[in-house]
Amino acid sequence: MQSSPSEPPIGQRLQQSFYDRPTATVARELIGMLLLHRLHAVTNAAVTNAAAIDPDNSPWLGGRIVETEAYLAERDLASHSSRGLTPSNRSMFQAAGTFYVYPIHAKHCLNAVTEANGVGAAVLIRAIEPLWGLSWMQTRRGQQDPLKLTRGPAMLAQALAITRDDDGRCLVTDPDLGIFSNQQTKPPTVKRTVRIGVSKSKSRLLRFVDQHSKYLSRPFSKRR
DNA sequence: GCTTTGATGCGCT
DNA sequence: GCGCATCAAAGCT
Repeated sequence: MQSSPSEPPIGQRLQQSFYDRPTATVARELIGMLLLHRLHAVTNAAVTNAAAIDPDNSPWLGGRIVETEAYLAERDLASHSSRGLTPSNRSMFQAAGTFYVYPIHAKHCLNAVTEANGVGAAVLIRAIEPLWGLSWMQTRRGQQDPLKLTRGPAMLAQALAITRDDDGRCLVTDPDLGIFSNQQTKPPTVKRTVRIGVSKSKSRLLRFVDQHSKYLSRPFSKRR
């Protein structure tokens, strides 16, 4: 039943050429796309109750991206790449379409690497509208309210069962992880604001939101 | 080795 | 709206 996601209609998987463009452009265009992760009963250690999963019925978890932030390669002190390549941020310097997962405040954040190999830029996915695997995500989050399931980067990582072990996977080729175009919904109204929780380069308008989504980590406001 | 910081979220007021 | 638990990384010493 759930071995392949069915709603809303999934379009094409985003290819490397989508990610290999200016980071703010990628961040803006990711709004409305579909992020999906398939749990594996045997291989995914993040599943707390692996025995309960039918291997022939691996659930897809995910939904529609409603909030992103761009972290640039140059003149962006909030970006992890601003201090150069280190062992912990190496994924951010890999090819466009690489999945960069890093720990912060004892939690995790999910990014899609952008631009050319070695540059060091990425888009943080901050929130989605949960659509697939709702009951799995509710269990993982210990939270029934769909509005509080994936509303923020750390909540999203917990709901989708993504950990640092998933750092470095490829969003373009991994059969169980990717971002897909959304063929059905009308294009969202995208607004830009300042990024959340950053203390450096804080005035730059590099956060992108679907203005009318109920699933944002913070509502859009006209104040910058 | 030690200290500070941080792309957070929750609970309480 | 504010305080704070929590911990990995980085930068000192």
